[in-house]
This record gives sequence, structure tokens and C-alpha cells, in this order.
Amino acid sequence: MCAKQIKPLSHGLKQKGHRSTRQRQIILEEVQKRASHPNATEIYEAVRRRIPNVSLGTVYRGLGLLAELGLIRRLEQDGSARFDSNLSEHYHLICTQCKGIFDIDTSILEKLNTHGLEADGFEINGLKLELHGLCPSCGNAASD
Amino acid sequence: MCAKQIKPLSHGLKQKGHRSTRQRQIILEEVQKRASHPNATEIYEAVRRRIPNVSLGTVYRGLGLLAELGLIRRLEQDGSARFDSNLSEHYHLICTQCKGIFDIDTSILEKLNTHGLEADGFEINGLKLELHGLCPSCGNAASD
DNA sequence: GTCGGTGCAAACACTTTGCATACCT
DNA sequence: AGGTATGCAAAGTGTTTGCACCGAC
Repeated sequence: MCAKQIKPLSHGLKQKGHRSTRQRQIILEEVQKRASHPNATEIYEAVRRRIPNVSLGTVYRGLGLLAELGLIRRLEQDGSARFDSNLSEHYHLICTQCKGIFDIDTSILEKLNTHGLEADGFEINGLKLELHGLCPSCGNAASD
Repeated sequence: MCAKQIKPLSHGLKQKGHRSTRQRQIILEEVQKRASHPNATEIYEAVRRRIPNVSLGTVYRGLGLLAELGLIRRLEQDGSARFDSNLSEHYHLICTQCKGIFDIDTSILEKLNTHGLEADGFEINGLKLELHGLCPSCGNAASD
């Protein structure tokens, strides 16, 4: 009982009849290793350092499955997918200059009012809020 | 004061040395005509009904220019660009079922607290907040 | 052994771009 | 007239998919 063996993957996968494979393990590890919200190509290259002949298709399928199972989060930036292993509720700040994505925790709402973010060195000049849910007609259809 | 002749396009364009063309006029009109946040293909097809041999490239270039000049807003949904002629500050609700995009005005923040949106028939189950601005390192670099 | 996963390459969807011609100013 | 905008088609980018083989269970 020494080496800490994390097994959230096989657990999560097998529940739904999916298999735990070396590729999926490593894809998950590589996403978790980065706080940088990597895109599929970045993960592909990282995985390829460990499994040289892994295919890009496998990485895309793996990332998609992990996101579907809720083991990672899928973001979208500049029209391409990015992935985040931070599952806690948080928001993102996108730097308009370097295009970096920074995690901002939910206390942002307080900070926005108190100018706390400026104290943290961030300079906010716009925000985009998307609500996800059901519109009236889909909501009604669902309850038929 | 009968026929309302809107001329924001030529005004906006010429300021920066761009030309006012039939294609751009019609592209703008077609975006303004829709509250549905159309994508480039939808606009292309609408424009093509009026200028049958317009090219998709022209539509993309036109939409990009109009967005750059601030005459329309560019959104991003499911990895493809969408356009919105509603320039007032507002947010979006994306229906998880029909994928429709609905405009929500800024009083949403109040409504979120008071469950006012539910009264409007929307069922919210997630939100995505993106802040846009400068991260500490880009902010510092800019002030050098 | 079975059935889902992988590697590979082709196909896809969306968008951008190079170039000769057309047209706005 | 001069230079920007257009039409057309090709190229680019990011992502998905079909299929034969491979490997987890």
C-alpha cells in the first residue's frame, strides 16, 4: 500500500461498459498534468512521447469519452476544443493578448464587485456569460 | 419620415478606408434581419438568394470585416462562428436540447437571484462565465 | 472468445487565401 | 485611373470516421 495508485479512470469507465486502456490512462494523466487547458494536439504530442505510435484519432476519441464521463471538462476557445481537468466549479479569464486561459474561482462574483481582481493583477475589459439550459419550447416538449 | 433608410454601413466602412459594396450591404442586412444568431453558411445562402453568384469567401470576408468594425458581434458555438446584430450588452442562453441561442439582457444577474428566468420559462442548469482582459504578465508588459 | 479500442488514412466541416477580374471612389 | 473587393478554387485547420487488426475482460 505504498505507491499511490489512482484508479478513477477504470472505475469511471467500467461503469458504462467502456474499457480501461493504456491510451486512455495516459491521455487522462496528461490532461491532469497540465493547468494550461491544452488542446487535442498538445495532448497528442504528450501522449506520443509515451506511446510513440498512438494515433490522433485515439486521442480525440479518448478526450471525448473522458469529457463525456465527466472526468475532464471540455472548453472551446477560438473555435478549437481545449480540455481542463479542474472539475471544481470555476470560471475562466481569457487574456486578450496572450490568449492564455486562467482559472478563476467562483468567488469572482464577489471580486467583480469589489475590484478584487484588479488587486490580483488582472485587468478586465469584457465578460461573456453563457447560460446553459432549456428554452421554453424545449422545456415544455420534455414534460409532455 | 417614411421609408427608414439605415446607412450605418457606408458610414462605418468609409471611416477606415473600406468600400461600401452591394455584397457588404446585403450581408449586413441579412444578419440584422435574423435574431437567430446565424452562421456563415446561413448568411451565405440568404445573400445568394439576392446575389446568386456571390461567393462564400466574400461572405466570410464581409462578416469578418463587419465584426471587426463593430457593426455586428461574432459569437462562437459548437466550434463554428455565429453572428449577432444585437449590439446592446446582453448575454446568451444556449438551449442544451435545440442548441438555439437566446438573447438575455443584463438584468439577468438580478433574475438569476430571484428565479425570474424560471418564471420566463427557461430552465437553467449551468453557466459559463468568461472574463476577457489582460493577465498579470501581459498587463505588466504593456505598461513597460 | 467476444466485443470494444486502436492505428491508419481518408473524409469532413468550417474557414482562409492566392490570383485574375470587377468595380467603388 | 488606382487600388480595394469579388469570384473561384485550392489549401488549411481541427475533428471525425470506416475499417481491419489488436487487446481488455
